[in-house]
Amino acid sequence: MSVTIHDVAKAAGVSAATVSKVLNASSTISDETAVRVRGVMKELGYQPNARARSFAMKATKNILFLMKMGVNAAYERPHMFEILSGATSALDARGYTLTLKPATLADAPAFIETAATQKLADGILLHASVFSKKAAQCIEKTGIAHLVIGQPNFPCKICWMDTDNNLSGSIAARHLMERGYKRIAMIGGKPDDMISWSRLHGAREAFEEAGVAVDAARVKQGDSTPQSAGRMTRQLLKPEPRPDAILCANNIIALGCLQTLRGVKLSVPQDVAVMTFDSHPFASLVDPPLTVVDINMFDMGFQAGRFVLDKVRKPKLLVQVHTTLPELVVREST
Amino acid sequence: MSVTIHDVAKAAGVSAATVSKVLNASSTISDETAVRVRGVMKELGYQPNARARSFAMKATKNILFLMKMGVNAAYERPHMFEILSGATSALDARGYTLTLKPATLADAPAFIETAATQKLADGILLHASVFSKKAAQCIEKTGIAHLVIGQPNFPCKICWMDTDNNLSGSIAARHLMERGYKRIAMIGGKPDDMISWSRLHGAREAFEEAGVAVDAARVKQGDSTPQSAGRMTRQLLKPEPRPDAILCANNIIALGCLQTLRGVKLSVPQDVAVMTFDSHPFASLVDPPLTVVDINMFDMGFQAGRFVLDKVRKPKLLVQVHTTLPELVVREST
DNA sequence: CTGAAAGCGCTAACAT
DNA sequence: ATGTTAGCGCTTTCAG
Repeated sequence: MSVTIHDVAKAAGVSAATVSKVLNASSTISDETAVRVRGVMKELGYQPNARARSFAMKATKNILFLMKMGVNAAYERPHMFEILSGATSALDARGYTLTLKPATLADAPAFIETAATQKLADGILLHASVFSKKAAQCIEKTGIAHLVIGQPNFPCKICWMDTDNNLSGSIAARHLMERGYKRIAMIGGKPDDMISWSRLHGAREAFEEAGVAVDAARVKQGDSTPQSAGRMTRQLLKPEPRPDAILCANNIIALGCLQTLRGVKLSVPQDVAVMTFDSHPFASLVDPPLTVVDINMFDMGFQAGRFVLDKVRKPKLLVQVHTTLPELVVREST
Repeated sequence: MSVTIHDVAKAAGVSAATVSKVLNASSTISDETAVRVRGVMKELGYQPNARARSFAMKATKNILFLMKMGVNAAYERPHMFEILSGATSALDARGYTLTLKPATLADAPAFIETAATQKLADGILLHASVFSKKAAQCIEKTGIAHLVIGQPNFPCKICWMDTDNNLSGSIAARHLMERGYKRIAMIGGKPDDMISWSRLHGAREAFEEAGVAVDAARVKQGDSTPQSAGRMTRQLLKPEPRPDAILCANNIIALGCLQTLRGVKLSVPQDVAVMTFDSHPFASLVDPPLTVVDINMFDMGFQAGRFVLDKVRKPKLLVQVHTTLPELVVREST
């Protein structure tokens, strides 16, 4: 059996309550005994039993992270894991742990409920991809401390945070205008890809505000594969005059675009500039390295970690913010 | 206050002990009362308090996962996260949770000790990159159920699992020979990159066994950046006759190689074949898509999850295995 | 087959 | 400033 609080108490000639108090840095303990007790703890190699503590205190010092997880998730959605890293770091720094729970849109609500009633964690962090109206109801009903990472696509009283994709788009637009590009084209992802949509929407607004017209015929939507991006690029190139800059909604689209451009012997950025969003997986590795508007996903996760902790301290807090500013990274494609 | 075991007991007209027994599917309970009690549990919406349970049972149903985590980790080491996904899935399927702990080579031993004495988890999973002799000592001393993911670079009695990189290399070699390539070149990573080393070593052995000589002048070592891979490629191309196949130790090297080949107007695979390992981040997206020997990292993680659970059941088990067979994926670069 | 009783190791009033 | 006393909610002998 390992050494308990009573062993320490006995060895130090005090009561268990006293030991508990020095453990929790209570102010009502004399320096003298505190030092002595701490000495005995060292000597005996005493380590408080985390399970007993969390039971007695009704606090786990643990946060649950709900996200989709499956084969290839780390390759296809590295951002999610970067966010996870950030959140874990933030929690770790404040003495909290993070436990992972694979979830889907369908089973997340049930799990939120379980987490709350079984008191598995002091709070939950969940990615927007597993968040639904039902999940929102569970959160409200149980009153569990929470934060959704990614803006919900319906209005609610739930706490969330997200980066501002509209802003990212406008930053991209401004850069393109500064460089003097006039005939702007865009390639987006699927219609229901909100991120893609917001980025291009933000860009279009910025262009319009500045009086630079974006020809609707130069705005294409594919399905975020290199193949489809290649097709869109070829369509974009046909009518004269061809665009002098193509803004791609994400890395994969940009890759297909770049390959097609190379295939028709157009050089980047001399003949056509290419710009996109995010630094990963390969914006910096392709040839030429791509100019992007990047988001620090680790930082987003880190902030998410701090926000849930704020929520566990102040349950009434309502956080709905755009955070983690996008950042322009100029490389060689513009 | 939420509903406890006593509320259920009272409502069902039995003792708390009985409720506990139906909860744990004890065989000494009559079907009749079991059904009745379960009915009451449903009715009252009873959910056992996980904290109280783990305290009473001295078991957390939780496994700790120690790994390096920092900015860009998800982008630079996606494999680790894919393994994490697999492990989480395996544990989740068996009713265990996975808690993440950011660690370094230096602080891992201390944390292993804490985890064991504070009983934070029933077992630990740790990535080889945070495993050291000191960590091995802590594990042996505390006797905690564990599994190291990745073969330690020193002999020890610790449990580990890994994929067989030598075997991967030999599979690559066999494919290249089958395709009839004769003048084989190789580009490896840094000298201390064991994975790179094993892959190329395994390939070389397979070539030698088959009587295909690999000219030492055609084996280069860089530092796993596209730039260095580019330089190596140019060196490889200079002496006549030039190689007809280049085996790259990883994706990044292959990318640099490919870009350089394109730069000097050599076409792949007509002029030179290129082959590498792993499907990610971009082996399938570049032009031409690369033939690779791939490893299913999710599966590795999944197996790792099962192994630790085996260890928590049978602490004396010694697992040291090469698992998760490499798989040849032929695409267009060979 | 069921229940009473005794903890698991720690914290938190409340006395002193 | 310290100790006493009661639990936290569940499991687990051990009787009956």
